Amino acid sequence: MNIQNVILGFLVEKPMTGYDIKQMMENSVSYFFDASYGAIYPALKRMEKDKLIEKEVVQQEGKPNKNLYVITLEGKKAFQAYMDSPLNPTLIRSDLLMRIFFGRHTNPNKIMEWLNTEKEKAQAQLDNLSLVDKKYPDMERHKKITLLYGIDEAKFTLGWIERELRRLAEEGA
Amino acid sequence: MNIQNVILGFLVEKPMTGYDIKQMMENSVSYFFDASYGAIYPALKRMEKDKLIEKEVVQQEGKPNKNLYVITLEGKKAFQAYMDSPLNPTLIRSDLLMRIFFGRHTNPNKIMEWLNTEKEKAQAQLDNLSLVDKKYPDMERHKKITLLYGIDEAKFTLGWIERELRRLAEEGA
DNA sequence: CGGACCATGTAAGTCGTTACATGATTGC
DNA sequence: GCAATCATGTAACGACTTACATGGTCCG
Repeated sequence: MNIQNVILGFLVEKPMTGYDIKQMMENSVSYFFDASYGAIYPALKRMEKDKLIEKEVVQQEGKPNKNLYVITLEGKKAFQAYMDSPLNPTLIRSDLLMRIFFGRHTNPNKIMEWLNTEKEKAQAQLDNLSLVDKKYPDMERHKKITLLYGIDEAKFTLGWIERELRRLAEEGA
Repeated sequence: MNIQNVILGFLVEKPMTGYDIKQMMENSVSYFFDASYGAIYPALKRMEKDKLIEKEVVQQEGKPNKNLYVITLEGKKAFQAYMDSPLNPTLIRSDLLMRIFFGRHTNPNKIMEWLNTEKEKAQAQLDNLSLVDKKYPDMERHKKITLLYGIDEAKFTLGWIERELRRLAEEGA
C-alpha cells in the first residue's frame, strides 16, 4: 500500500481535490495511515500524467480555483490490481515502547510522563472516533468495521497505559 | 526515534556487532521496530565517524572477523539526549485496515483471506513472544513490560480478527 | 552436497517529510 | 486585526529498503 493506492480508493468513491483527500484521510483513516500535502499533490500530478485520473478545474467565487480529480477506467483497474495484490505486513514504529524498553537508563518519572502523554492521545483518539461513530450512524459497512477497530484499539491502549501507570505508582510508593 | 538511537540503546548495554544488533532487534523489539542490514551497517559507519562508537576488530577461527562496536562517552550522551527529547508519535500503517476500509470494492471472500493471513501472523507473534517470556523468566523489568505489551496486543488483534471472521461467516450464511 | 547460519558491506532506487511560498475569505 | 479554513504547489533532504556481492563453517 502506498499513497497512490489510497488516493485511488477515495477517488473510486467520488471525485475530489487534493485538499478533500487530505481532509478525508484525517477523519477516517488517520489512525492507520497518514500522508502530508507534500506527498498528495505530487502523487496527483504523477497519476494524472499516467492517465489514472483526470483533472477538472472548478472555478469558485471568493475562493481559489479547485483541481477536482476524477478517476479514469485505467485508474479503476489500477485500484483493482492493488486490491488483488498480496497483503502487505502492518508497520508499527513505537517510540514509547522503545523508550520503555530502554527504560532502565532513565528515571521512573520520565516513563510516567511518557505514558501520560500517550494516554492523552489515546483518549483524544477514542473521543474523536466515538464522535464520528455517533455522528454517522449510517456509515458504510466496511468503513464502520475499521472505525470500530480504531475505537477498540484506543480502548485497549488506554487500558494498558492505565494499568502500567497504576503499577508504577504502587511500586514507587 | 531513528535507527541510531536504537543502536545506541543496545550498545549502552553491551558491545555488539552489526549482526548481533540485527538478531537482538529481531527477537526483542521487532513487533514495534525493525531495521535491515542496509540500514544498520551504514549507521554504524556514520556513528563511528561521529565518535559515538568505536570499532574493535575481533579475530575468529573458522569464522569471518567481527567488528565489535563499543559505545563512547559521547555516544552515551547522545543516547541520553534522545531519552530526554520529546516523545515521537507512534506510527502505524496497516494495509489490512485500508483494504477493509475500501472493502466494498472487492468480494467478501477476499476479506476473509486477508483476515486469515493476518490471523496466522498474530498467532505466530503470540507463540513466539510467549516462548521468549517462558525462556527468560528473569528478564530485566522494562524489557518484560514491552514483551508483555506485545503479548497483550497480539491477543487483542487475534480476538478482533476472530470476531470479524465469525461475523462475516454468519452474514455469508 | 545443500541449506542454514555467521558476517559485512554498497548502490540504486523508493517514498516519503519538512519547510517554504502564495493568497483569498470568513468569523471572532 | 488575527487566526482558521480553503487551496495548491516545490525543493531539499532524510531515511530507509531491495538487490547485489562475497565467502567461510556447521550440520544432517
